[in-house]
Amino acid sequence: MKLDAIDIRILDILQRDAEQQVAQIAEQVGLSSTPCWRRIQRLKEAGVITRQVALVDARKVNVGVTVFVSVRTSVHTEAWFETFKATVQAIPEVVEFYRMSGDVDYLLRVVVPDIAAYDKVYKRLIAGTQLHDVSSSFAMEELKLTTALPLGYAS
Amino acid sequence: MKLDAIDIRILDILQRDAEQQVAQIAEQVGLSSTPCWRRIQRLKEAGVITRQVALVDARKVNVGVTVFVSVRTSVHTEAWFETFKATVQAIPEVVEFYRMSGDVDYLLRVVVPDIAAYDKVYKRLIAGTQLHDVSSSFAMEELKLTTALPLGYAS
DNA sequence: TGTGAAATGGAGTGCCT
DNA sequence: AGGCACTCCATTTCACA
Repeated sequence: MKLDAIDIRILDILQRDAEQQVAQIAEQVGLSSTPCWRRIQRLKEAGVITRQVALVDARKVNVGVTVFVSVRTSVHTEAWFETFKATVQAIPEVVEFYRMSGDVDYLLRVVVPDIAAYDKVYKRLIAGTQLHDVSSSFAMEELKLTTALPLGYAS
Repeated sequence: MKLDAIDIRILDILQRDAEQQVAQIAEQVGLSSTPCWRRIQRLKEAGVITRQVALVDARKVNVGVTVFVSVRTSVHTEAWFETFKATVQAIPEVVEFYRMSGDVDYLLRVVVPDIAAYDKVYKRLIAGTQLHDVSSSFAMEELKLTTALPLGYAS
């Protein structure tokens, strides 16, 4: 889908605050409500906007601790991968999960209340499949965490 | 703030899809619209729900490449940290930024269109402050990425 | 594509239980 | 705390440029 400058401005507004009403957004981008509304619909239909969610304060729901888990494996079969993928995706504490290039095979971001809770997740992780090496790093401070993507490359 | 089982169910619904109307959520949690609406307001006022945002498809805005950047530093002064923090936070391609325990001092998640674009971000990063070691790992596949926090620890 | 007005339907309010 | 009835206003639709 082709995105013009106004679409990008609309996206930028919505990915920071989706509660604003259409008329307010329209004003900011110099449009009246209807065309602005049509553009938003178009962005949703095209899948540029995938969905709209409420962001929850991690500490207020008692998951203030973030752990990054690096996983190395020795097995490299398709069947192993499918099992591992399903195991990890089913763990709600895992909020990010990537297959990586380089010396680490997989990287996970896990959120938990404390180290004891992390240990349970860790055990669930290694119980599912055979892993060669698992290394955990704890985040001491969250300096930036945003769902707003940079829009400067869009076209 | 104390969260009961109904609050948690409401949070769980909203952090997956905030576009549902109050009446629909109310039905799912076995309440009528008004008390459900009041609970949602209370969750917002208490800061449990921080905000509501539109999620954008990274590939559709041309930032389909994710890079994790591990930073080690030799300088450990407060002034250095403040400069570094401000430099990194100002880079829109950096969507996550943590101070870590262990051998890596900082971890960044960066989203860019391609490796060439990453190189520019990398240069911007090292131009800002003195860094001892910067190591980049590319994500080959995004297996899970969610803004929905696990709600099993909330109370 | 954009504008303006009209209709629709959900959010927000007050009051009662 | 929850439910019901009502008001109000933003969203959505429609006719037109």
